[in-house]
Amino acid sequence: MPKVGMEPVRRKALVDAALRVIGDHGSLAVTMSDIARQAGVSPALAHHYFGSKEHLLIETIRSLLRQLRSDTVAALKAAQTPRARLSAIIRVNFHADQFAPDTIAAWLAFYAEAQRSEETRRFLVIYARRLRSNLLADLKALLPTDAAERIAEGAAAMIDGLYIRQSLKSAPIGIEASIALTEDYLNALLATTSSSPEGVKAETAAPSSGPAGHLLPQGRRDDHIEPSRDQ
Amino acid sequence: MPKVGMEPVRRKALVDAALRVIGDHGSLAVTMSDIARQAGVSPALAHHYFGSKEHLLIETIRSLLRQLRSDTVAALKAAQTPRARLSAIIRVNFHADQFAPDTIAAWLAFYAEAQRSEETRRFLVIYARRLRSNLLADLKALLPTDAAERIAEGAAAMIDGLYIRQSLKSAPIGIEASIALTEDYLNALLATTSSSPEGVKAETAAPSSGPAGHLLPQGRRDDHIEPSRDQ
DNA sequence: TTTTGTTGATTGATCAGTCAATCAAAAATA
DNA sequence: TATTTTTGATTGACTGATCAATCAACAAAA
Repeated sequence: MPKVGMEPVRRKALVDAALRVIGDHGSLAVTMSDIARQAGVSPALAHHYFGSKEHLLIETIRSLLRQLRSDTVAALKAAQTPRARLSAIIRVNFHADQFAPDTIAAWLAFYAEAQRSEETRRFLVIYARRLRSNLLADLKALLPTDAAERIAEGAAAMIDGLYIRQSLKSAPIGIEASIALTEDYLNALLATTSSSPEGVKAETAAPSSGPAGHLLPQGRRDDHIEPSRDQ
Repeated sequence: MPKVGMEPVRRKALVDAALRVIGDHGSLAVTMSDIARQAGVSPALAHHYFGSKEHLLIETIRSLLRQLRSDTVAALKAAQTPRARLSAIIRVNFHADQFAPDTIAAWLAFYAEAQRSEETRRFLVIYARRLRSNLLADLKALLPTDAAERIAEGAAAMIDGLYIRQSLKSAPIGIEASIALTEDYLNALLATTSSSPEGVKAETAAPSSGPAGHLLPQGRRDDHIEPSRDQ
């Protein structure tokens, strides 16, 4: 069996195994032995190729992000109008692969890990920015910038929230319902916002401090997905 | 120093210490020694009172939930109209205590833990249901049931999403901005939904499968907060 | 003297990471 | 072509550290 050129094969097998084991176990507290066993190799080999458990985990989250990114690129290519692109972005994030229990569990585990690992956090920040930025780009074609920023933030939050709620399997919101909820949000805010450009009038009971635009961060480095940027 | 009646004091000190250490460390992978040290006692004492690490952790999440619940009860008591109650619910969830970095980190850690621990999951499901149910009760006073259900689900998701995004400290959305975003969502959907009771018309590019109402779970046990129910 | 609170010391298990050794393919040499 | 050498792939066995959990013992109140 020992042939030359095994390295890329093993690396991929180990990363895939890690994702699987993490998703299955629902936590990053899995052993190198578990991962190696799942990949059908010895624990020592995993260390040989990745140096440490942390490195293997980092590679695993990179692969998760890479997958999401390439799905997004593909989906955006197919859509023509800004509105259609918004729908495409939403749909990709709830695509079956992303919504698989294992994948959700893995994302969640990485979110938790981000509290400790600076590097993990960096990757998730890239994801969060990218999602917001992609939404923003198309919203700007439909709305004034400040409204677009607000709605991009809201839609991104709703997507993440539906995702995390799904992880509990408490509110069995399915893929289609999640998509529909997010679409409804967009539709409603596009409607009310374009009809009264000042933002939604807050005849609210609570002091809503008006449109939230001015509270949002500005001039943040744009991480828009028009191809070619880090993996 | 050894006096009688220490038990409740020590229990509270240990639970508080656990929350603190978990939030600080950003993970449940903290040692009993860490917790005990933070509480100023020996690790053996923590075992003495809680039997196991798992029990201590369960008590910790219970305390988190109890706190949120009592805040909610208080906030609801003050609000009069349904619309004001909705704002109160939103505000409580983004109350300063909840939004403290430590607390956010702790919640996130428990979400991850819920993938493995059935008991932890149960508690978080209670939280998720309660949030949705509280929103729903007041929305029903303003909208048809199916629309109310949809919007309750959406608002709950947005709250959770803003929360998790906050955990990354990437999109520095503050408390006020988070509240404003959620209020905007409610305002927009209340506006569009009451004007066209069929739900938001989906002249969407993507097949939004119409209003999501029928996809949402029905007849789920209501966990409404009108006082007296489990802790 | 019984009860309650408290701890130091210890145990047993689990793991990440290391290392020396093995094996087989490929490359170099005769 | 036959051989030796080098190199990459792979593992079993081991180490050192960490930790949850236990227990026997002691101290102060009742």
